[in-house]
Amino acid sequence: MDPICNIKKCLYDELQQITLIVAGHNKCRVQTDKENSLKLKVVNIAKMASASDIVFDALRQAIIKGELADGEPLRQDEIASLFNTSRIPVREALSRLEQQGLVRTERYKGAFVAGISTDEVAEIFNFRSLVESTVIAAAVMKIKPGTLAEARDYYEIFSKTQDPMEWGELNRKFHYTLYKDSELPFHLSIINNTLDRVDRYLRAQLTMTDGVPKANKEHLGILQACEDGSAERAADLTQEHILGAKDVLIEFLEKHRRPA
Amino acid sequence: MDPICNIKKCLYDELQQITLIVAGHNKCRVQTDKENSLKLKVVNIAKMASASDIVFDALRQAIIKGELADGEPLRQDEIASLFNTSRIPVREALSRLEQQGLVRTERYKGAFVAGISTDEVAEIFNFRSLVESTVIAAAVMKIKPGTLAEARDYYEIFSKTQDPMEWGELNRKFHYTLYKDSELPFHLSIINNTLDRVDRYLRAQLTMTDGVPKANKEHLGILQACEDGSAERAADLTQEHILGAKDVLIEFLEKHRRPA
DNA sequence: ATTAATTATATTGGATCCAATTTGCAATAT
DNA sequence: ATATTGCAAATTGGATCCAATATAATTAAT
Repeated sequence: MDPICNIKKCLYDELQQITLIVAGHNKCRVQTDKENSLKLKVVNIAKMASASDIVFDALRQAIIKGELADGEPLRQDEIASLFNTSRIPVREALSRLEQQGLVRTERYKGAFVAGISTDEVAEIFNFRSLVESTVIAAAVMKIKPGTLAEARDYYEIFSKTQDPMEWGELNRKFHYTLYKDSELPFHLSIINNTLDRVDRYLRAQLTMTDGVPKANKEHLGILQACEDGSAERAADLTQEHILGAKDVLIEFLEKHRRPA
Repeated sequence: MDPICNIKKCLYDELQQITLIVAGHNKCRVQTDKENSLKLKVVNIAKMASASDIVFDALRQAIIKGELADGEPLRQDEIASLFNTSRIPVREALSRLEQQGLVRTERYKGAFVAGISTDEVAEIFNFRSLVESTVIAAAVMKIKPGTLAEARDYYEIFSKTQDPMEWGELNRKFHYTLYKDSELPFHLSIINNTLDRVDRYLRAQLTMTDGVPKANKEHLGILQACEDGSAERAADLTQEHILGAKDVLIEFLEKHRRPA
């Protein structure tokens, strides 16, 4: 139980650099120093996820992947027993999800998966086209060598993969790869939160109407613009890509969705 | 205790429309119907704030007004006794604030007011100029008659008021008034969250360097563009206004702030 | 005297318990 | 039959308690 004893034991086992978990919580990197004495150095501490973090991530994933239907109630007891915790971490997770807009709660009634109207979907896509085109333009200027290769990899996999469940994930990774060199962390986090709100509809539309070939073609255009170092073209194509996706998605939703 | 008894009692007291609180919670509007019989109608139900909502709002206000300094620890016990609650609602409020980026938490160490670097401030202002200019352009097209008068009121008060504490509030209200007719709720909520992150720095700069005359002049320009129905000019001026404010603020921060 | 080890205290994370509220259902009255 | 009332189950909001961890203070060791 004592963390120091734990470390000593590990150090006697392996006298080089090791990674261990102290008392089951903080992850520490431990090294012997140059004289090989048993001094320890905490090189890197990674925050271990709390129960509420785990619940939050799991629910978030389930919602954005569309595994939980819009409006579905999220019972605290149910979720708590699912994760073998009490309701306290569940409630914290739910209140965070509400803050992000993925969940809607009513006092004494509980939390529900927050569906969004077609109008809101349209608005969000307009927002995306505005922000993402700006970000990709900024990214192209300082794009790193490995990034283009990485993006091309995602592009290739995206065009080849048959599993519809992976399309959403790959699509997102492709775009994010091209955005991340912009070094605009605030913009990136906004983009991520925004995508969370519409990802499940996008996934549904991609799989049910086979929007992959079109998306794929447009991805190639964006990728080539980045490879050419043309920020303006990358921005324009990104804008078109998103606004085009909006139209397809709206049409899809109006057909497949009973008005809420 | 019984809500029905409560309502009956109120109805015998006053036979016209009344507002009452049932069992201390939901607020209901109650009316007699046309025959003046004692039937009740729940006209409007307003969700009563939970303890966690109250704590959330109060902490949020304290942070964005700058009453709590960056990095200041937010002790659960302290806050709980301040609001006469247990730590549970406090923790929910803190996790929501963290999700919004106003608070940073470290496991087993607690929550702290999340300060942001000068780079982040700059990035956020660039983001604001992008989004807010777009929104004001959309708003100008469908601006309602009362809105212009309302905005002009805020402009007048802003130019006259002497209390530095009110400047931040009035500045925000002025802009929000001009944005709200855009009917873009998603954009508006993003703008609000974004402003929350930088509002306290803006307030500090406004009061300490007397940036009011400049802001005021620019507000007038924006207002006139809206009155003229010129979406493009309103957007351009908004962009200039925000980017100009960014430069002043950055300079201010670099002078008055020890590097974190 | 300085460094390491130990203890004590403060603080957070989580579990369990209780109170307030909603909701569905049965019973009653009109 | 229909509307109203009363009651019970389900569910959430919050309080209190305990465990895990971090930090400060103290003691021991060299």
